[in-house]
Amino acid sequence: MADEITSVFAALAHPTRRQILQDLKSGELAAGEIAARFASTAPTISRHLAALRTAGLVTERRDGNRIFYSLVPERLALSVGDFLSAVCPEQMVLRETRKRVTR
Amino acid sequence: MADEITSVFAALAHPTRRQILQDLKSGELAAGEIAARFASTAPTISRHLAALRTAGLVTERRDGNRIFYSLVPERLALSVGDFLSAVCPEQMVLRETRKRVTR
DNA sequence: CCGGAGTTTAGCAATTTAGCTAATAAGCGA
DNA sequence: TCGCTTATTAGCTAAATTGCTAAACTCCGG
Repeated sequence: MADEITSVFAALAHPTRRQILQDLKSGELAAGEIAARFASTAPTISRHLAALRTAGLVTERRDGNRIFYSLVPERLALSVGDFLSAVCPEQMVLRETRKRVTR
Repeated sequence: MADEITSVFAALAHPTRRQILQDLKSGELAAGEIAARFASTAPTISRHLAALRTAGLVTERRDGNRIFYSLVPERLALSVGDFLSAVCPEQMVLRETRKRVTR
């Protein structure tokens, strides 16, 4: 098994998977709704969703026929944020955050 | 060519490359000094360094025989931080940062 | 119970990645 | 220039990733 943080960054290394996360920011979506936003086939998107689930970046909820996926933002913020803080000078992480917040 | 942000996350998806970045936090290191810290061979580490350089996460400086590598923390903070802010709620990014700084 | 909608799993081909060893390049001191 | 040190590139193999199509599975309405 790849270690936890590795699975997170590996999941983020694909444009489609990053876009899925962004799409989920505004709320849960069914697998089919997600797939409809991309040119890839449903099975391909299903695999991307599995990668995100394995990384702990999304959770799934079954509702009858459909499976709704939701973002797990803490997972992203904690793992990525921790690494960022472990490598970048503290004030740089701070400055980046402030720039975003105050604009 | 993979787009910029993809190359960054792909570079971060390998434990050795993440460790290299952490090692460079305290200052520049020659390729050989870096390689000595890992069990892998020098050519393997050289390839990891090339991946980091392609992603813009490190720069190299030649000094005679040796090639010194340095961290480019802005690159990491900006690309990763931007994505984090694009996906996570703002207050979550802030809270994570504050937790790190105040502990 | 049948059929269709929604998803995932299986199986396959093409590409990329990661590691090694061997070979090459480049700098420097004697 | 020779030889040693430092580092990268070449060439190979094994394994992982990504995409597709086809098949399977689940749920529900009629």
